[in-house]
Order: sequence, then structure tokens, then C-alpha cells
Amino acid sequence: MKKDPIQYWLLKSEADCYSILDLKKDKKVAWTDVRNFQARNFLRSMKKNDVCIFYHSNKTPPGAAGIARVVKVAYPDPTQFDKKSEFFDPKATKEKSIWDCVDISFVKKFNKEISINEMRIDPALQSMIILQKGSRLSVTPLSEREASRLISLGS
DNA sequence: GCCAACGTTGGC
DNA sequence: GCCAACGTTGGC
Repeated sequence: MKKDPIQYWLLKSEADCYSILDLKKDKKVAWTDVRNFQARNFLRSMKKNDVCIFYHSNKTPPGAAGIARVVKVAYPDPTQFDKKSEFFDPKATKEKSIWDCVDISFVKKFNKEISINEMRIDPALQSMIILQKGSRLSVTPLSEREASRLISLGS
């Protein structure tokens, strides 16, 4: 049986909310709270061992901060059922789950964070979805070229 | 803090 | 099914 090729993803997180250092400390975390259908669909197509570039948004400047790896594929996001959670969704039931999460583990923190400005001027990164005007998705696919460029810039 | 751009909701 | 109003995201 042939192995599926690795896919690459970019995960946004607000830096002061959950950073790559938090992930380093936790080693592994459930990537919950995604409440956008397009982003959820990307979560659902993630496979075990896929590589995720961890991006810090909402800071100056924002940028790519490290690498994570998918350790568990999509399953129902428990926060949608939790009445006390700000991500509670009254339309979701255990039988009809709406939102998914994956588990990711820490791989490495970049030696140098790659700012969005650097990405914008790098020819290999022009095609990144988050650099397109108006793009707000918190989960986006990366091409192998984009991912390896980011990894070499950050290492 | 501002605001452009997007997604969602709800009236019709 | 359209679209105005609203809420949110996220770079600046």
C-alpha cells in the first residue's frame, strides 16, 4: 500500500492567546474553536503527520513562528457541546456534530520568526493564501514549495 | 484604534 | 434567493 504524501498547512493563532511557546510547553494540543466552514473543511482533509506552519496573528509584525505536526485527524470539537464555552454552538448535537478539531504536536520553534513583510517580498511565498487581499482563513493549505521555503527561512 | 474585507443572519 | 445589517478578523 502506497503512503499518502505529506500535506502542508498554515495555522493561525493570536499570539497573545496561544503561541508556539504555549505549544512547546503543552507538547500537544487539540486545535479547537475553528468556526468557519472553509477552515473546518481543511481540518477535515488533514492527515496524520501532515506538517503545520504555526503563525502568530494580531501582533506587530505578525509572522510564522514554528512547526507543528498533525497527530490525530479530525474529530468532533468538544467545545461546540460545552454550554460554558464561548464556542458553544446550540445547533450542534452529539449525533449531528458541526465542528471538528485535530490534535497537533510541537515540532520546533523557528530560530527567527518570519514576518509577514518578509513573506510578501519573497518570490517563493507570493502564492500563500493568507497573503492574498482580504484572506482571513485561520486554516489554509500550503504548497510544498511554500512550506519548505518557510522552514528554511525560519531554521 | 481604525477600517477593509469577509461570513453569517434574517427579513422580505 | 436576494441583500442589508451586523459581527468578526486581522493588518496596519
